[in-house]
Amino acid sequence: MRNGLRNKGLRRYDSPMKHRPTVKDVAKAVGVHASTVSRALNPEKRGRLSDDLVARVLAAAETLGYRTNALAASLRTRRSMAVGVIIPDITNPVFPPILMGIEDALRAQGYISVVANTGNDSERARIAVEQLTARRLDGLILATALRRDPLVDLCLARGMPAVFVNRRDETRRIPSVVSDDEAGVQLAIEHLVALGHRRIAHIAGPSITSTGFARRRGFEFAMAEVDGAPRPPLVVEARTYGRDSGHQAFLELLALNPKVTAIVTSNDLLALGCCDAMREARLSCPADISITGYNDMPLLDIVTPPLTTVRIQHHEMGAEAARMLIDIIENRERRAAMDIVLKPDLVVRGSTAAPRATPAKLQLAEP
Amino acid sequence: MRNGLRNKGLRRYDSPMKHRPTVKDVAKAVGVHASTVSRALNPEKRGRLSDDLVARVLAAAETLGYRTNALAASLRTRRSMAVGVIIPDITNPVFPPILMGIEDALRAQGYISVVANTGNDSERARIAVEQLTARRLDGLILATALRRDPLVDLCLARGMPAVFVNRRDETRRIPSVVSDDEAGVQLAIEHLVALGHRRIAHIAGPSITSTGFARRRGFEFAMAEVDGAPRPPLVVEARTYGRDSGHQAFLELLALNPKVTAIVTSNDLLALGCCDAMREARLSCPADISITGYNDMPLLDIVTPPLTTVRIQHHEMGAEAARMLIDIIENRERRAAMDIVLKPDLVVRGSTAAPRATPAKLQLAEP
DNA sequence: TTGTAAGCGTTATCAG
DNA sequence: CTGATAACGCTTACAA
Repeated sequence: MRNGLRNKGLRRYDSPMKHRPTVKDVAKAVGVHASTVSRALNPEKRGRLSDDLVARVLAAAETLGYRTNALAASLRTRRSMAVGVIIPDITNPVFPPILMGIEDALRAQGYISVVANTGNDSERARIAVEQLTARRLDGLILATALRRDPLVDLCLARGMPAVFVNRRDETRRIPSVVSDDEAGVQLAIEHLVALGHRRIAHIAGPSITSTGFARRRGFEFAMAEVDGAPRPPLVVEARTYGRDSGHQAFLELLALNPKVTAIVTSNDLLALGCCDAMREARLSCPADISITGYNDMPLLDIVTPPLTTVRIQHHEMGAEAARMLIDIIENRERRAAMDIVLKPDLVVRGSTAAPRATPAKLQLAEP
Repeated sequence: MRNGLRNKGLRRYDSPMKHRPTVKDVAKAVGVHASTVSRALNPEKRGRLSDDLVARVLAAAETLGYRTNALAASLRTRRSMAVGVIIPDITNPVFPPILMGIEDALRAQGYISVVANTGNDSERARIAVEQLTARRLDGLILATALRRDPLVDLCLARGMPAVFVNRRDETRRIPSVVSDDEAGVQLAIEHLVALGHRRIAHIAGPSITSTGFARRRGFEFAMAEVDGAPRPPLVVEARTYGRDSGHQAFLELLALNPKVTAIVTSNDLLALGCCDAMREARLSCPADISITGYNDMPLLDIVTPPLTTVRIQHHEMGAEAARMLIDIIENRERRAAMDIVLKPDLVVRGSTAAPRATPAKLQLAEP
């Protein structure tokens, strides 16, 4: 992809494309030089021009329908006032609110965002970084979730300002804004323990993702403090963050230890997958097994059962990341912390309850 | 917003920004002229160069880490190989799959997308069009849902190629890719009629949106054919497409006519809002009233009750729109139709059933 | 206060 | 086949 712009060769689009007026046109109309027009149009340096001239330029620009060509301006100033956002999968309901937060914060400072989906494909992620770099964006916000990511080296090599959102770079070379995953899992565990659960298991997200890894670590860490908890801690890792994977992981977990009374999952979809599996096995949630999710995605309040989950501050996370990136781009004194960690909340709904006095028979129904 | 690029003035970012190698650098390294490098890098016109030279240029570019500056190339060629996508609310689960379809189709042809959220704010939509135009994107895909939209005039005035997705311009000046909303509503009605329903009502989306309007028209049209249906047709318009609005509209509808046995809604969230209201009123869905949604958003299979809904081809819709736009941009012979209409499907789940023999008492529970 | 001239990096055009 | 030149539209030292 050295030459994305000409991949498909040059296409004719010399159709009725109107001549867009340029500074020169405006200059001619007013009878001044183009550079004067440029100055008059720039609020920052309008000051040194006569008010009358400025007014005339503005008027002429208006009537001609002049719009500045951002391409040319960026080429000259080396600033595009645009930042790229790299997202694994916009279809995953975690990301839209983060994106909104990013956009809101960017807009407040006059920036726009260019988002690229990578479909969880690291090659596409690489291409996205290359493309956005080629377009000379001012910085990048990375929401991809890998724990070790070659994108870090790429950004560093290209001298591209970057910030992680919803994940942390393990090599700590790029600042990040994350939610406290250890704390979130701990909230879920405390809740379950208070209800009387001890045989609590974890269905972890893929360990290559930073969230999957952190939440699992949080689980193991917190469970070490729980008296009467299984040793070693019961953990099954799901292949992906999808509902199917949750379903499958649930079956594996039950095969491993049929006596669990509660499951803390790494993600709402995994939790819903567990519920699917329980329905098939004619088990009841929460009567037989309590389940917690993670993220508090939309509609969890009306699924059956309504899912107890950990809510994270998606919008705020995105907004903070954007502000941090702009600080870096504009060389403002960087905030004290290289990383911002937001606090999660527990949302208690119907999928958690006290365990049965007598453990249920946890046998799968005949197929 | 005449000068988006300098809104906040010029910022210093002359920090350790590496010198990015240019064609000149490569040219110097190889000992040829910059224009030769440009040609060697362009697969289209590489042909006329000696293989040896091309190889040397490629090698030099590689070792220097040359990346073409897309800004400069776009300025010169007047083609950015990027198209803008304007979306009302990325948080609405209808849009991510459409966006995926768009991105997939664009990528297949070497284009990238720049998406802008407008938050259902027409002023922000206008600004978005201006900004994307300023950046000289090659075209626009509009997913905003208004029936009469000043954006149309704006695009036309700016000579910006544009296509609508999921909506149609009433003035028919811009091509569109939509799902057949009349047919979709008809599917829902046929299903309900087959179950034995006659007193079928409609909760319409906002009539300023093209989808809300079309589905309502479809409802009125199809109900006119149903013997024993209420005359005039029972319709309540929701303020927005949100769950709250569905809740509220349900109450209005019941006040209007307490004997309805089925409700066709214009959108899944409206349907879920109806379910919320029914739960509060201790009414049972589908026993007391059957409900259908529209769009088949994720998780509808596990909400209570699982929602019968109309599925539309989101991904395909986006992909078609992107292909159509590229056809226009590249002046290919335009497809025969200015509009593409995709067929929806009915997905039958648990929220629809035969009406009770005796109509339920549809009184709201005491507050 | 305004004009001049140069340059951002690329590519089209015209020579040779 | 390759080189020189100019131009895309804008901004900004530097001059006046």
